[in-house]
Amino acid sequence: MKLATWNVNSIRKRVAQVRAWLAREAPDVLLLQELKCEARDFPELDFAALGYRAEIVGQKAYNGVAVLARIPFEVRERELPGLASAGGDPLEARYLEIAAAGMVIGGLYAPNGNSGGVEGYRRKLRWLDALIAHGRALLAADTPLILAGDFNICPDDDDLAPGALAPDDALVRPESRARFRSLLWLGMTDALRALTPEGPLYTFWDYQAGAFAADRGLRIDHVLLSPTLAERLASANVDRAARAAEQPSDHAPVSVTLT
DNA sequence: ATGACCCGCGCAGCGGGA
Repeated sequence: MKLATWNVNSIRKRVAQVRAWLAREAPDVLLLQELKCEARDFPELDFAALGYRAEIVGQKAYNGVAVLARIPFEVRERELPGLASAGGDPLEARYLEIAAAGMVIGGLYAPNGNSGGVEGYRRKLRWLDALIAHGRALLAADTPLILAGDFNICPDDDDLAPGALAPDDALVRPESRARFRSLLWLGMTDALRALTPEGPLYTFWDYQAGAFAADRGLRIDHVLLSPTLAERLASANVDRAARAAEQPSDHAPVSVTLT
């Protein structure tokens, strides 16, 4: 079982790259973020030709998440449960949850939290709180669970190049990092860190100022595994080659394989 | 060489990204 997550920064701009990556890597499931289009504009047929069925939660210009899978699956949720009652905005296309291969897989795009001032940051934290509550409920029922996507959190200092972000950036603020730790304390395993416990590990490099060439990156795309799935973890990789391609997304794909 | 990102939207330049 191979699962990957990729923030593509506009799916319509990235069809060729995603197609090439699917052909080369052949994941069973690929979670996509930042589609930046409505579902009807998602280039579904380009991926169907490679054997992938798509489910899309889209919105005009911003956000947007999708699943591409070549194994059977069914959709469980098209928005983050509990978010509306927690004061969040469920109209933002940020969560899509499926059941596949005996697992529940939540593909997510958490709010960045740097725009919209104090309220924008609060919205980010509320969104993450709803994710934690949802994860807690699933784990309480012993559901084999993967939560993966763009969390917009650098969990630790090894997860960003020195000086890549201001100390008060929403991606590294203590409240954001505490939310990530809460997910781990539920019993989830950070797949990349489980296999590379220390040292720099990045999944995003800014387009500006030669950040990729200088390896000034951030690790904000994560794959979290519930206990029984963590025991099956065989590999976890960041595909930097995809970031080095022509007209790349600013994020690289992250993939894991489970035995 | 005195500036150096990339999206969508929509046709200028702005908001958002991270």
